[in-house]
Amino acid sequence: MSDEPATPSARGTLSREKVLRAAVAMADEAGGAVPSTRKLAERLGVRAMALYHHFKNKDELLDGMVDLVFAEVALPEPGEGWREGMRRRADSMRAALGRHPWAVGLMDSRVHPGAATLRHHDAVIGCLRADGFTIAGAAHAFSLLDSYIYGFAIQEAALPFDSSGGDDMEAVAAGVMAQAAGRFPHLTEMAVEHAMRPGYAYGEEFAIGLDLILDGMERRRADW
Amino acid sequence: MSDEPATPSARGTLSREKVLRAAVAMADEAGGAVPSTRKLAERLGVRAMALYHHFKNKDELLDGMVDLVFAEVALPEPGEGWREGMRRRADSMRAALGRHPWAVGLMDSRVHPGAATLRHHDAVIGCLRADGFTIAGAAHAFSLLDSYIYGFAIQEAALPFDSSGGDDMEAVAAGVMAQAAGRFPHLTEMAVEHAMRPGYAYGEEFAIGLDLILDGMERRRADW
DNA sequence: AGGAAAACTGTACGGTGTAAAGTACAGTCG
DNA sequence: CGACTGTACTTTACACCGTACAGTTTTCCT
Repeated sequence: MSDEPATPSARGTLSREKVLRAAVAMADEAGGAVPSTRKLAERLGVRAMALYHHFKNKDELLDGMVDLVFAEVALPEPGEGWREGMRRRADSMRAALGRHPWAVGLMDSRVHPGAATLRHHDAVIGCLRADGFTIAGAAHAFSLLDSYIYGFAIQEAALPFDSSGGDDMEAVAAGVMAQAAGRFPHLTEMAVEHAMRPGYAYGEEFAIGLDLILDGMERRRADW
Repeated sequence: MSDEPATPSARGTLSREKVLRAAVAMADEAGGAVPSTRKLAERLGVRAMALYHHFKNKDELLDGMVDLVFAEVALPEPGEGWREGMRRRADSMRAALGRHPWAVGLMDSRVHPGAATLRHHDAVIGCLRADGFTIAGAAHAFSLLDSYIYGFAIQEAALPFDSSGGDDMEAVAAGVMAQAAGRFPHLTEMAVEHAMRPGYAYGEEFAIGLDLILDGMERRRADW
């Protein structure tokens, strides 16, 4: 049972890329959690320690996984104006983080950006510079946009209910509201008269905030 | 050795609050990591399982720790205008996340906001509403500001060097730049001609982005 | 005084990442 | 061709993790 890797040699079954793809697939399936080395190895028909021939340690594997997510993000296209470019990559980045929610929790501990990550950053900065942003201005814009995108992903992940809309409010949220009812009037008001209304989906806030930021960038482009 | 809790009874040595304070202190000391139940218990002169009389599981303890961080954040004051209120709480929140960097990585998995967190949210929304923001407008503003604050904290945590300024670029960053040199010209340009310059500190980007956001909010306040 | 509830301890289980050493195959060189 | 070497995998083992479950006290309420 499950001793698939008891075959004398599983040589050649592994490679950095194969491992990373399997790890990402498993993390996606599990929802928010990265697989353990043993589970990942089992899926690959191999023993856990085999992974360590391709990755120095688990952290390096996580770096690779995050880089794979960055590789999915649509970069601004050459001819494209900065505003459309920024919007497109922002939407694309958010979508990628939506497909791979486990990446959000990893971002704050990834100190070693991979090749796709660097290429992504380079393309974003290049797009801004090509449209007249100064170096400092591009740095401001980049910091602001990325902060917003990652932060929004965090908030979406931390919502006690699904952000895609619908009235499927969980028991969790119900409990929160129960204790909040009398003591936090503004929060309660916003919840019952706005957020819990049928048509509301938190996800739509993303575009609204993004527009404000892009407008502000447009206005400051010259001074920055 | 370390059998402090071998005393027949350690009754009364624990309480929710004492445990949480110790846990926060240990996490702060460790830098970016939450203590294990055993280590935390040892510090409190108690065995690990004693913690489970005050917290259902570790997740609940983490919820409490994050709530303690929110409790440190300065709320907008009653008489204060929305702009100063928002700026003050943003700066204060960023400072709190700087003091407790482990909280950043926890935020995306905290689905159960505590009392301090709810009070914080309520105060922020209240401040906006008091200055004429509609419910929807306050929701937009809240989402945007919080996303920016959390996202900025993520980015600061993920920097391969200290964001407080100074030329203490690490070997990590050096390695990154080495491979980036030829392939990512815009990134390289920004790094060598801007970010690595003596006077630059990434942390200062926070205020710049925040100003842009507050300006945009001001402009939209009526329409939202 | 007695019994229940509360707050702690002991032990154990199944999981984690990974160090260290062993084994088998592939390729190169004399 | 055969030995040598390096590579890719396995085995075993360790320390640590969260926590279920079953005591053991101590305290408090009748």
